[in-house]
Amino acid sequence: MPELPEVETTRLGLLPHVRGQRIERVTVRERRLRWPIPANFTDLLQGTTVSNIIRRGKYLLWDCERGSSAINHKHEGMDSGFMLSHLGMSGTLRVLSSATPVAKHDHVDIEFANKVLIRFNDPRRFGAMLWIAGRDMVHPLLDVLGPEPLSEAFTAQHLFKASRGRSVSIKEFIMNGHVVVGVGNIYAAESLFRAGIHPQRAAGKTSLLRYEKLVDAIRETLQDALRAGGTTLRNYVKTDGEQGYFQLDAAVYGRNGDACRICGTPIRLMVQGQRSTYFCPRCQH
DNA sequence: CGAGAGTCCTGAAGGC
DNA sequence: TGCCTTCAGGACTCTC
Repeated sequence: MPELPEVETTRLGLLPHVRGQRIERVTVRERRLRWPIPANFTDLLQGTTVSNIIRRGKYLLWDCERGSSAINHKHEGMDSGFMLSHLGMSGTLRVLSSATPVAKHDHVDIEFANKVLIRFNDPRRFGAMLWIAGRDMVHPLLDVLGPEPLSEAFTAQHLFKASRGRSVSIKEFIMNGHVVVGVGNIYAAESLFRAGIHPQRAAGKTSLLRYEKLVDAIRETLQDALRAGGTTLRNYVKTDGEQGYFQLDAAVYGRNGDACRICGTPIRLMVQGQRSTYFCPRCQH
């Protein structure tokens, strides 16, 4: 269940192994992900050099450059572009060595000139691997995204203005990627608790002052998780991606019936927008 | 346009 | 022990 901190940690774990490396071979065993992997995906990627990996929300954008000399005739006419990957619910991208045996749900392999193997495993297949042609990173999935929560563009003013006239609950509002990216179910609940805001409060009737608290809370919550994720980076090559949420010490998530750490009131569970929400009925208004 | 439900998928967990 | 049902969850896509 990767959210922004997990995706960013994945990016940082991958980067030193693939940056500046040429893709020698791509193997697709299962194309049926969130959307089908394009038929020419293998040809598009092979022979390119990954110059960087950029994160946008929970998407990773692999900058794949193709030299103009067109040494490989098979790929003549093909251009540079970005490989877009998303981990979905259950996806992992691991750094392995070439000969690692294939396991269940190992859908895609990307092998580099330095013998590094990046392997995408995704049991639930909610993840994605797509291609964005050209140098401009223009894609319908990216064009609609809200600001990065850790950027200066993410402000209380932005949330306040975007929420006017909206009747959705504040929790569903901040989980909407068009409003702000990277805030999933767990971090939404944790952030609202930290800000003292009831998850059912109407987004459109939430004051600027509350949004100021919420912006701070989201930043702090994500940064705490990123810090915890940093500790898993050291042995990233060995990790199987199952380390979960960095042993995040959740204040409310998954703690239904347990005592609130602030006031002792039992944490409550409810369903909002087909998602479970945990909150403290006394601390959050 | 916004709100709300539906959809994809597998593995884990719960009931009997 | 084992089968069956339910649920979880990101985020697009559909319907109204």
